[in-house]
Amino acid sequence: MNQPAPLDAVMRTLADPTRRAVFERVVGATEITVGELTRGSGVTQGAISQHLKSLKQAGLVAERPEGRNVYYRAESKGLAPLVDWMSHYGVFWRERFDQLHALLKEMDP
Amino acid sequence: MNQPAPLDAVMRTLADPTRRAVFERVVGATEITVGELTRGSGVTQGAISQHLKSLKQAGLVAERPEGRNVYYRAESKGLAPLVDWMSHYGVFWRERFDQLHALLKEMDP
DNA sequence: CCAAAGAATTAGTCGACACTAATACATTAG
DNA sequence: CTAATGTATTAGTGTCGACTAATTCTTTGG
Repeated sequence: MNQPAPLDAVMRTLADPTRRAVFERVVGATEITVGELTRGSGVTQGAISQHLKSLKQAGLVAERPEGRNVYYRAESKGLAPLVDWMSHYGVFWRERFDQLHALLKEMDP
Repeated sequence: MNQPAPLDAVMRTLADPTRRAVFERVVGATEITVGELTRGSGVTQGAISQHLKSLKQAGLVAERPEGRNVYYRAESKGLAPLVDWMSHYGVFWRERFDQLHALLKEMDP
């Protein structure tokens, strides 16, 4: 009766503006460290770490530790639950999403 | 520096599972009353009214009062901010969303 | 006209969570 | 080795919001 639960995590995680901004910066960069993300974020390094933890648990980002730095990158399929949900409840976009999905299935082996 | 604000409202509104479920039921039905939505929702009529208020303010639903009933329906362009955001930050889906956007522009006069 | 039904609003409660400050842990530089 | 740097974690605080119970308002049925 419910969606996979992943959707819940994705929605809840992206609902917070600060955390969404972090995600957007991660997406914008190929790879980015916690320190860089902290700069100009307006919040503490600890807060950024916590947000990254949430994003990771939601499957939206992945990490690559290197020395004393940790590089974060966007998880390519992280938004899939959201895409799936929109394909079901997108109203107005639904038929078009369905067409898109069919199209993507062909394009993606 | 920020996204249109509407995105914030849409995200925050759809983040709550109960409210999202309400939205899904509204989408599923052509039109539906508060009473029907309350039935089987697990929460009070007052709570449903509050959720509908949020959904309305986020531009996700519209109302049509008729007698002592109020019929709610999905607002077709309500999810547009979310679609736009995903077209920017959808990673992996981005190119495909861009194609979709171009496609929609043609289809929609 | 009165009672009942449908919906919105209010005040109040409780839990979730975003944040800070402080600390702990690991790694690199000198 | 020692100090400094980068990140994660912890406890504690304050705010926000989801919910209920109760009330109000409107409309309809008898």
